[in-house]
Amino acid sequence: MKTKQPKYRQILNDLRVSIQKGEYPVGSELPSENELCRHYSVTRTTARKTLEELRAEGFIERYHGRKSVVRERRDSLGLLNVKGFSEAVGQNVKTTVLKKPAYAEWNHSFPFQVTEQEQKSSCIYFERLRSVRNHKVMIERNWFASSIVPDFLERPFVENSFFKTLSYHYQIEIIGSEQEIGAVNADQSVCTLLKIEEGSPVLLISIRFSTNQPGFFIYSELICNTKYFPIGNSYFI
Amino acid sequence: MKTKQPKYRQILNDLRVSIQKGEYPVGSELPSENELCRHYSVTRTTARKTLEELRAEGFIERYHGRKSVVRERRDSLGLLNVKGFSEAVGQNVKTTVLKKPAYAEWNHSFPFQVTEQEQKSSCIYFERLRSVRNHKVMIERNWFASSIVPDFLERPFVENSFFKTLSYHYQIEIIGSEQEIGAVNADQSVCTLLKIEEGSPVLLISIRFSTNQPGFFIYSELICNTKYFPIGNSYFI
DNA sequence: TAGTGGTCTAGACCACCCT
DNA sequence: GGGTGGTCTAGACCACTAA
Repeated sequence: MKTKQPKYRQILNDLRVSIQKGEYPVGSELPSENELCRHYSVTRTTARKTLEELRAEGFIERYHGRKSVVRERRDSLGLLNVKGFSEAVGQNVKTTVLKKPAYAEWNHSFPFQVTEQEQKSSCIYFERLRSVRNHKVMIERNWFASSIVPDFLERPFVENSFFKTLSYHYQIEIIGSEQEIGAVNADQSVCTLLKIEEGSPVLLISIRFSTNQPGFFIYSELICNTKYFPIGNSYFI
Repeated sequence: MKTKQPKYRQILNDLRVSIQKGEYPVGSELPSENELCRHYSVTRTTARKTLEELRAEGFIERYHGRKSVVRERRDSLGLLNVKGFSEAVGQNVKTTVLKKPAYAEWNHSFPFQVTEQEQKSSCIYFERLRSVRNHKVMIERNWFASSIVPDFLERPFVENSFFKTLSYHYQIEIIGSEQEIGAVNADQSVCTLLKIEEGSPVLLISIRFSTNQPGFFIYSELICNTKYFPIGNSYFI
């Protein structure tokens, strides 16, 4: 449990925390590569690696000839994010945990291939239900490797948010996503949960979130009752 | 027009082409960092940068202590991809160009903020209609900075695919995406195009695709008649 | 144990941005 | 012109993987 952290990780955490605390507000400039070199007594390679990481994680933009600039980081990634979702429909989102995080099998019918490293690790699964004004709108299923999140099962979520928990306790940041979407007929268990008629069409969205941990992803499946999407009309615009 | 390419870009293009040609099939190993050093007469820093890029673009997986392995690259990114989309509904997709690529204003009602570099560049816009078995299913709108794609307006699409054109002519690869989704009432022009009743609810998906060009994105808006999604039932599974 | 990738040092030259 | 980031060299040590 005493794995030595690389220097660039230390600096990365420092800067990330500073940004999240608001010490570097959106639009402001981060220290230059050379300033970081002097401050942390490292070479430019290391300082640079740090800033490249921060960019990959979406915290800053980088421009040739200018310092790095803190950027507005979109909290809504894919559909998953509670915050973006609740803003859309007016803070009336309720989240119910259907299955608490627990060890499970990897889902092999998933349209993404689990990496070798993940295959070696055991898998954690949890399932939630999102409701809007008493309408059951979405079932959310999540799979991920337990090896990147030690003691995950013992820890409560940070502000009820999965992604915030990953960021806060494990410095895991989402840096991108791929997804496939399609319509399927809901099976019986889904119909019961969403309180819809058997055979109703539901939207099935499979997402693979890339993280700043190479080779590790968050796999999510969203099963949405599209009938209720029109409720929140004009999500944006 | 004779901007000198960095060495790592040259090597990157070589490897990417080799992978796409099938010289390194999925699951096979790429040359190690040191082998690339010797072959191209560069230092490890440069060879490494190349392989890191290839990973970021989704072509390979990297493991400590082992060579890089070519990975199955998902062609369907978000909803946009014709190939993924047409596979889903049985090769019956027809694509009609509604508005050919042309200079336009940046769309400021878009939920993503255009970067400074993009703001400086002029914007190219085009619009297409996707039909499945004579059902008008989706309007696709695209915005991107003209400065990253010189002569784009003079060039025909590669295999009718926007992304293939970007990859082939400009070495631009999609490395991730963010999107927001919501339901809105279709306005009159949309209703006419999709041949639906005025006021019908449609799905509005806004996507920002990240590319391997830092600071440059592809912005897309999809307006989908969700009534026709159930057609292709069991997209996967 | 040999080879691999992960991290890091200490330099260098250049193109770009701002004033 | 002075500072910034983009690229690159030529080394080094370590941790991990596979035989």
